[in-house]
Amino acid sequence: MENKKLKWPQGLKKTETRKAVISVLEKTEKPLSAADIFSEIKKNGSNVWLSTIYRILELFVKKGIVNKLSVMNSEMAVYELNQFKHKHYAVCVNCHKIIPVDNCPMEKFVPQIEDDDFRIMGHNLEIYGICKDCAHKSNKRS
Amino acid sequence: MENKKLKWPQGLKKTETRKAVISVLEKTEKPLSAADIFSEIKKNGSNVWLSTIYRILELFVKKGIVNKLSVMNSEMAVYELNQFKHKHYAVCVNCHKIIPVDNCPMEKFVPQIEDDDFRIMGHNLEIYGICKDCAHKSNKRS
DNA sequence: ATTACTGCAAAGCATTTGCAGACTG
DNA sequence: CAGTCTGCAAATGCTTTGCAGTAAT
Repeated sequence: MENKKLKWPQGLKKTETRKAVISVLEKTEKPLSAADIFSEIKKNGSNVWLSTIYRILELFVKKGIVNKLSVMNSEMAVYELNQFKHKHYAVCVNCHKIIPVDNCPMEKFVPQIEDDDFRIMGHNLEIYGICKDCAHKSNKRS
Repeated sequence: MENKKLKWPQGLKKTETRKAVISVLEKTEKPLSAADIFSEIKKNGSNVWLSTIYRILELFVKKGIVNKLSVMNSEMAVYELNQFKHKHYAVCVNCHKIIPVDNCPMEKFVPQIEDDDFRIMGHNLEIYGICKDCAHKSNKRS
């Protein structure tokens, strides 16, 4: 519904490819790899190069408008817009599908590390298991 | 204190290198990368090759005696013995030090994904922040 | 006009794979 | 002895980097 407008980071030129990267990330509900974004942009006929996507993503991460995540069982890093919403993902160990989880177990959690020892800035949680589709497939002995 | 004896997986030959990998993993309290394990074993004068370490680790993961984790901000995967103890890690965003955390926020947590949608098998939590050493360093304006 | 950006090519680095000889059971 | 392992080399795949031309401000 409400399409929150992203503030363009100061000092960054507004090029076609950069706008395209943001646009792709705005349209997806799950994190995408550089290659995903690359092929999505190529669909529109643009002459983009993968290294450019990597450079743009790296820059966006540095500017804080994109988060870089590494998902287990996957060699490729994935990226998402930093919506400043707290989010976690469930990952299917079979098909590697990524499913967003909205509530967070850390909200009321105080880890047993003292403030003196470690100043906690954030966390990263990943739930793994079998998604509905894969569960069904393995039930039917085909 | 109690040095729990690891049951050797059936069907796997007990070679020097494999025993050395287990031994290195038994001696450490934090997850190690393949390269870490490799150089640790080389110290003892063995003529090992990195690809062998990777092959052994992959095998151990498949047999369930080793866990493979990917830690953010690090390109290299790390490995730990599967002690069947529930464990998480805090990672310093500055020096990348890894600190074990013993309690777990997931114990009493029920995520908002139904059993029908996703059968949860486990999870992976990573806390990030600044460790004591790095906090002290940045306080002193040197 | 300046300087940042990108197409493109090539390098870099962790990890994987192929093969033949070595070792375990 | 047979089949599994490993040393070794080379390949693979994601990501980074260098450079010169192009585009944004």
